[in-house]
Amino acid sequence: MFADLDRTGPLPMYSQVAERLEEAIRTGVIPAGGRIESEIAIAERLRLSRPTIRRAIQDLVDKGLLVRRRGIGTQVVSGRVTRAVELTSLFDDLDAAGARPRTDLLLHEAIQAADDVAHELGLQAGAPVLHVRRVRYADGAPVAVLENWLPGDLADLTEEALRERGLYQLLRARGVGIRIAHQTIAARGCAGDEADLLGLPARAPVLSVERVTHDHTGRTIELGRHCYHPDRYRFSTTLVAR
Amino acid sequence: MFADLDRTGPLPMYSQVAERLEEAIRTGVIPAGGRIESEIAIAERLRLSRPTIRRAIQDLVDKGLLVRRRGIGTQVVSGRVTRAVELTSLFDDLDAAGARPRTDLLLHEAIQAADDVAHELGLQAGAPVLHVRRVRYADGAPVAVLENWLPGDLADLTEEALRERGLYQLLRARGVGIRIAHQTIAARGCAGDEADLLGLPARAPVLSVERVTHDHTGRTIELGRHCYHPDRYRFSTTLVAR
DNA sequence: AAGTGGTCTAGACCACCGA
DNA sequence: CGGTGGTCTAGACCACTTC
Repeated sequence: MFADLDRTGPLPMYSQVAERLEEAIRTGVIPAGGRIESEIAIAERLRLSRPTIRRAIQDLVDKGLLVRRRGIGTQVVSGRVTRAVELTSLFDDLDAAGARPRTDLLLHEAIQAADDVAHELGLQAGAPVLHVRRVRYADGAPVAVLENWLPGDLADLTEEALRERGLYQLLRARGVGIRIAHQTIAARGCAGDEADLLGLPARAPVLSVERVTHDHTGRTIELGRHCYHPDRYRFSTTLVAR
Repeated sequence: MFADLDRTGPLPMYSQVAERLEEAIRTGVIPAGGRIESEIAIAERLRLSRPTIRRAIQDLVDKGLLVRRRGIGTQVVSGRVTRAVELTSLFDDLDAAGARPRTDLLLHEAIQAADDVAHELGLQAGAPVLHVRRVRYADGAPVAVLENWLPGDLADLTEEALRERGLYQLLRARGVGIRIAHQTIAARGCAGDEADLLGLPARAPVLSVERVTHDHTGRTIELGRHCYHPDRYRFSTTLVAR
């Protein structure tokens, strides 16, 4: 199970150990409800220190795959194991699922930020921002209407680029990595042209998300107000009490 | 800022340090975008070890309050700081917000689990389960329709108890602590009597959540299928890339 | 009593950044 | 170059559970 650990490469040992453990859990080598070895036993076997093994195990606890009890040991959570939500983009998710994402660009304008947008982005009202509105399709069917605002200094994203790639991909290529997202998820009825764009009846329910993202410096990168087709998108999370 | 650390009490030092730091961030003592001291400096000042301080800081990074960069330092995330989602119950949340929660019990029956319910709970089809259906009010206004299934050995929750307290409170009093929740959030139109119960027009949009929870042993405790009034409930999360 | 995880220490070396 | 965070070590003591 712990064969082929690379002790000199760039990948930290704790991350390699966590990877192997997760693999063993997902493939059923360690069954649901089963106990893993104690951290001391693993540490000795792999000739690694206990804190290193602890870190690997703790990462999987945070992912909701393991539970630990003092005096007892560490067990695999029973029930089917779901993959935890990562901070990924819709475009990449669809792409990875083989769903052939496509984007219609409805709007691409440099404007002055309205009060609410400026507030969310941490700018002065009236500051220059880029406003884009897109429809995202998967396998030809509309999945979401995506409306975004970005600070003026990120406003050089071209219309062509936005038609071909996801927003986060473009930002990443510019050296802007998304690190933190605060989002609020709600339900509401379609408004304006949303029903038409998503192929839904008027006032049909949609999943609505407002998201503010920050990069690795803590700077606000983007405000997104999105609505999703109720049958083609849902949101999964794993919550773990610490 | 770090006055009154209790060095002998039951509360771990890293948690006390994290608490003080979070307080300083939320009250603006350390402003958005501002840098905190290096972990070594804090460790020396508090006469604690570096790993202890690291753990405190890392907890706040995981909460989305701080960002760290090698060679630079640790900064407060800019923009308004939102409170991260905890694994809490609706009842407790409403109570804490001073919203005077109230519960109507619509259904309380011991039944045999249907296939889908049994599967989610990790039981055999036909196994005995407790099925409850409730309407939760805040300040007299309906917020959610809550439908839950629990394994048979947790089925001794009385109707009276369920009218007076939240489900998680009752489970906790029985020594069952919720530790992990997997949930899926979606939007849909009201079905059946939901519109009536929530005071909404027929087929109005609702936020729909399916949640499976596990206790500290990894055992499946509860399946919940809930729908929420779209104007009275929304869902906030913070995602942090690691 | 023995074994588990929870906390904490006092170092070490490294990669990365800015001056 | 010095300072920062990222990783890792080899111990220690404790609380809790099971036997």
